[in-house]
Amino acid sequence: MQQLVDLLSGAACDVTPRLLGCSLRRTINGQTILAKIVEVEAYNQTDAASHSFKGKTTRNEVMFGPAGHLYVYFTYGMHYCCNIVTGVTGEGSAVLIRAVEPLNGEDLMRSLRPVAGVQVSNGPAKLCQALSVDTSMNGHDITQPPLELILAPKIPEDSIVSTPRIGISRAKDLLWRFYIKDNPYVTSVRNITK
DNA sequence: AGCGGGATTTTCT
DNA sequence: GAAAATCCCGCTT
Repeated sequence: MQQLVDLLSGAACDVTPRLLGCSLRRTINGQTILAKIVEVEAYNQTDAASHSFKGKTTRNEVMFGPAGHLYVYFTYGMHYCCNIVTGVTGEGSAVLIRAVEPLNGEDLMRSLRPVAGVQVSNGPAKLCQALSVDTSMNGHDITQPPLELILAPKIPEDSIVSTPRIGISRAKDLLWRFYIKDNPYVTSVRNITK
């Protein structure tokens, strides 16, 4: 597990693509969900689009803590988004998990978020609903149940795509959104119900 | 298939 | 009091 913390302690823009292909293991009432991370975005303190840009507040204080913890925030009046804190203590950086692919426990995910096809988990607020993540998980240590990050071997460079981030108005020139090429669960503008 | 607007509440100015 | 790291629905093309 120290390996995991070492990895996450690097700069957000370096750590972020390494999380692609890793998995989240969520345990709910003795049932387990395993979901592969397929899309992520990097945020750090020198970034005008980041919650941590203007310094520490009660909302974002977890971002300034040690790597390997969860930063969950509520937005748009109805949505939760889930981040993994990176970098060293005091730095204020994190990785936003934007999309995951169900590997195990897909039935449970669909009972938490009853929709068809890829829409169970192809967006940051969607996967939070499908994994039952809310602000009560804010600050959770992701080396411990009921939500753990499982490390995976580095995936090939040529299957990683980088683009500008989504849903922000500042620092649009940074290519800090990364996703796994051709994965169906990656965020799309509009989804086909199939 | 694409665009536009409403929902709804926490947080910060 | 305004904006927000979003999603969903309905109308138009």
